[in-house]
Amino acid sequence: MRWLSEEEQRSWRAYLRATRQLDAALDRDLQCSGVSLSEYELLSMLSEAEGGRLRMSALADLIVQSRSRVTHTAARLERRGWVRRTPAPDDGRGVVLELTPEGRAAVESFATVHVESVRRHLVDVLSGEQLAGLGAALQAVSRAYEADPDTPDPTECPTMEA
Amino acid sequence: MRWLSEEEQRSWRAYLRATRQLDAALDRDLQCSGVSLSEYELLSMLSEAEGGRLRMSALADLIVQSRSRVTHTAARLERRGWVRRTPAPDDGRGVVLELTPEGRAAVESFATVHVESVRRHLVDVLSGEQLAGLGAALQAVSRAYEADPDTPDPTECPTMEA
DNA sequence: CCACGATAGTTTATCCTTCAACTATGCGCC
DNA sequence: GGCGCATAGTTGAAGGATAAACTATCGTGG
Repeated sequence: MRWLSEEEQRSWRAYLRATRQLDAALDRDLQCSGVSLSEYELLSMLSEAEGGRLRMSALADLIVQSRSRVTHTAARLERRGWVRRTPAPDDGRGVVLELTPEGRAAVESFATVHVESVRRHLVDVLSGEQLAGLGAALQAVSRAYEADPDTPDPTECPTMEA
Repeated sequence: MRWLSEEEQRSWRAYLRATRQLDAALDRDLQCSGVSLSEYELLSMLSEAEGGRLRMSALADLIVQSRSRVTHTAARLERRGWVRRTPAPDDGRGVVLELTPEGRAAVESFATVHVESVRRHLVDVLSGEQLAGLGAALQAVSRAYEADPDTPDPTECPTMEA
């Protein structure tokens, strides 16, 4: 089996450590606003969409969460009056989630705090080049992930009792 | 307020998307082994430590998790017989967590699968330079995080009702 | 030597996520 | 046109994470 080289190992460790720290920091900074990062992501995607409306599954794909999780999160946000569930006009199964005016006001207020946080913990910490490089590399990672037939064999687990 | 430039925005989005995807992929690949990524990280750190032993808090810092979370995770792993809790010799409050032989065997078996997964989703997707660049950037992010007095004022929330 | 605050870890309740099962609609097809 | 399978989304139960309160030990200063 191919192990990782010293340098690969270092990079991989840095990835794990930094992403954990960054996610924690961003979450913590948003907590004052009373939303988690993943709730914020949902609201944020909605706010950028045409008319503040998106199909549940489009949303799920955008924020890389399971359908189920989006359903639950949306329910929570709906209870707070930030979001509304309406049937999809063209597909009887579909649901489009819509940002309410209160929801829009909320996201906009969070955005200030959040962007500040992203700057402080990520953007302003790196040079322009470094940040761009990071972005490019991570886009490549995304592309690979999306190209992949994912788990090579779907529900199968390679049965690794050696 | 300083918003993000087009390019900063792109990088930031790439970060969010790729890290979500990558974490999901790594977790899913490990799932066949019956451990989550965070459980694996814990075991893995133990396995690399002197004598397979670490203080709870050292462990928590290494894997960037709350003390509480480490306690819970360790309890779960202890139930499976992979880990053992022993009192710290030098500090009456302390607990050192120790990898059992079964635990070591387990981690080693997981490692194969896991490294393969890291390669497939991250390492082999990038050029050597790109990976090294990514690592360097993320190390900078870590350093910034660690240098920071973190939340500028501890329990205070900036009271953002404008 | 003891009172104080800090540190180490655990606990409990609550919330969030996950997973599997389920409903319902759409789509292709013979 | 109805059978079968895929897709869209929801539900409920079970397990993991978070936060706050709690116990116990340590270290320092008076």
